[in-house]
Amino acid sequence: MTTKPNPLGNHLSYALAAAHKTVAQSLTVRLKKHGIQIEAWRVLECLDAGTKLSMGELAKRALLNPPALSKLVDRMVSDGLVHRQIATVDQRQINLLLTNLGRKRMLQVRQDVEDQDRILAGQFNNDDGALLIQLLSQLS
Amino acid sequence: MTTKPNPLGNHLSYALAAAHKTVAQSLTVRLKKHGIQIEAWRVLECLDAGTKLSMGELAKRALLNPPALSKLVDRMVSDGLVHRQIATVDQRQINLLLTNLGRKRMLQVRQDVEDQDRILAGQFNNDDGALLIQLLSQLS
DNA sequence: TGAATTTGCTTTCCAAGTCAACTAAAATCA
DNA sequence: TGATTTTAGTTGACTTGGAAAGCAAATTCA
Repeated sequence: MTTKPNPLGNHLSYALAAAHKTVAQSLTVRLKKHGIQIEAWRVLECLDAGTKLSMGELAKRALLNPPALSKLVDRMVSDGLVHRQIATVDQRQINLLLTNLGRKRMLQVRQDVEDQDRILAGQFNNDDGALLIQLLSQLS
Repeated sequence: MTTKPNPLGNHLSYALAAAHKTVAQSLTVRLKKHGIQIEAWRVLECLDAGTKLSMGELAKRALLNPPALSKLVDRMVSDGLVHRQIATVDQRQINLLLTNLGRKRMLQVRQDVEDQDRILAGQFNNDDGALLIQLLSQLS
């Protein structure tokens, strides 16, 4: 419950940055014990949901620019979480796939993320948490 | 109005990251023509509001870690926007002050930021924009 | 068909952030 | 008072991210 009486607070961009920073920091702490980064978690989740995602599609969903994704995937490959597979239809495309370890790690991490989500939702009255998500999605 | 039908959308951390990315990107574009960074703008605004802010206090308000602020201030000093002044009470503390150029720049940038704020607010019904800010501030 | 353009992804180079170590001033206290 | 601890800020080594260039496969079209 830190006080933040500064005039920037009325700017949406500031309020967003502040909230994002707080949430991302605490999530980072949680994920640290799995040796994983928030962005890597998003990649794992996306791969679990959609089958055979290309790098381009994945970049959009995981909120990363192509070069950032490319480098992240390099690291995840060497960590044995995912592997690249050249698409058959289009030889330029890469289909990224979870390894068994990747899927296992994803399931473990998901627990922690859901814990955090519950804690965050608990900070709001009624279903203001859902309302917040709904409002946020109008911006993206 | 991009569709985003992925299951991550229900996670608050994801919704926040997505919204933050969108808003920060468009703000970055706006600020580029002033040759300034979002974080630098926050610093300028903080300095305008509070008189004689120390680095520590400023770091909190501008949402930066001390080392990041220190380096940002180095750049802002060489751009002639701010200057450091050793505090008299405590010789370890630095009071950061706006230069005339810094104040001028801040006022120019403020216009653009407020334009963007109006546009963002316009994307919501009634005063859902204010509601969003209010909900976000519960997280910080 | 084959030259030109577009597309998908990666690489390179540089800017910026983090963590941990460091310096120096202030505060504590024996 | 003088030794010890705490606090404020910076620095350095390392990691990560972004813009633009690069490469190769696919597409366009003359």
